[in-house]
Amino acid sequence: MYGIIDCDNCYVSCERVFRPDLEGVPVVVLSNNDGCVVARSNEAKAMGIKAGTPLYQLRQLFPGAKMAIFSSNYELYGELTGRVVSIIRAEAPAYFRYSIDECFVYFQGVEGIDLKAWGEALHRKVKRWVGMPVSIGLAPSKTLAKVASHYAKRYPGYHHCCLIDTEEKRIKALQQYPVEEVWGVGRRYAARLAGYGVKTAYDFAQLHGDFVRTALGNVVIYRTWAELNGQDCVPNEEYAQKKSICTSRSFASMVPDLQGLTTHVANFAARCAEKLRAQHTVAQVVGVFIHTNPFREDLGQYWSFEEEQLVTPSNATLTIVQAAQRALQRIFRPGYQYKKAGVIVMGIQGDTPIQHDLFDLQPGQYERLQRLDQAMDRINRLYGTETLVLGSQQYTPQGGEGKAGVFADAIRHDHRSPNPTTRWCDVMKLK
DNA sequence: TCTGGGGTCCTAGGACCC
DNA sequence: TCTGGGGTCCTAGGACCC
Repeated sequence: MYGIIDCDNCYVSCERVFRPDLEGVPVVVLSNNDGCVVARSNEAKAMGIKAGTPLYQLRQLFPGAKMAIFSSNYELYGELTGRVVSIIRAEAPAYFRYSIDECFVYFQGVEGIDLKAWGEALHRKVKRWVGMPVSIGLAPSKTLAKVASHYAKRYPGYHHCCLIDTEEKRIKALQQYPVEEVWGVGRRYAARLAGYGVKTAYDFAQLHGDFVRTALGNVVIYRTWAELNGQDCVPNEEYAQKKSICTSRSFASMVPDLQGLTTHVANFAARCAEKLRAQHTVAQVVGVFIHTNPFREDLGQYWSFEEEQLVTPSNATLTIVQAAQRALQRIFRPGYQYKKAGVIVMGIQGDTPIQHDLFDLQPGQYERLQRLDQAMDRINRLYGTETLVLGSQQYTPQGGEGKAGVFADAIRHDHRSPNPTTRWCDVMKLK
């Protein structure tokens, strides 16, 4: 049996942990740069606010509406969801984290657990210890567990935990479940399935397996079909190590000059290096992309990507930043208004041992950079992200003190909440 | 004026090897 | 006239997820 535990309206629930006055009030959380709605409370959903609505449209569509609006605050969300995972780790025989707000658990070879009671108890503990509401779906496959979790969220009678453990419950659950909501069935497949008269998850599960395999022509969708029929097919991903890492942002205002872009790219590259070190890996390739604002059809458009191979794979901030800046110089074209840039690191491998290049001209350099990064990571962990950065990450001051970092003012976050769990100074900001 | 930021996997086709 | 059988690697495009 599998369980999926996911945080209800995750980002909204994180914001409410330190703002209990917002219980029962419509709350939305915005994407980076305060672009569009990415999370909604149940009250906001009931008002008809759609996911993905741009902020300026939200204000046009719901003028004067009473609602709380937050910029996204991933530092806070990462911390609180990490606490949820630490409880799951203690309560489940085996688990793996699937996303920021979801965790799978499994009970292979475990006998005699009352799963329904287990799930209900987990909900209570997480709510009490972290303040986060979670829902638990339990079933013989991960896809069915996802279906169960949907019912756990919607019907209070389930006490936040729904268990599908009989054929009768499976059929009943699938018959009331639209096929496009099934995990693994996106818009494209849903449209094709509709052409065959398939409306519910049950209709889909009732198709012949050979037909799914040949007419839809893909082993992935076939696996989803088999999972709905109770077979366990989707592999567990216990030790997932990212194969590529990307840090990119849109800017509050457009950036025309190489100097401005260079600072942004330095910050994105530095974040990529940090993420590489956090998962104990190095990268062989550093890529950079820049583009103009596609919504501004009145302006000239330009998009480009360039990558650079490192002589020796690395996770050193200085090395990754310098490679990214060289790549940027090759693609930068003057005369455009740039709206977004990003850094991608690829060719990722474990950091022990590293295969050094035979003709590396600076032997010993790697170890020195490693010690530098270890010291910087430690300081930033103790005193807050981006307390200490490279000079190239510092934005040029304009009549004031220059700021640095991915979270500097160049990226809009007008409604950001404090970080009382990771920054001492923010404890004072609590209401 | 204002429109996000991450990821994964599969398949087909081309180029190449013996 | 008749022209095999077995691979690998890379890339682009398409689909999905949160």
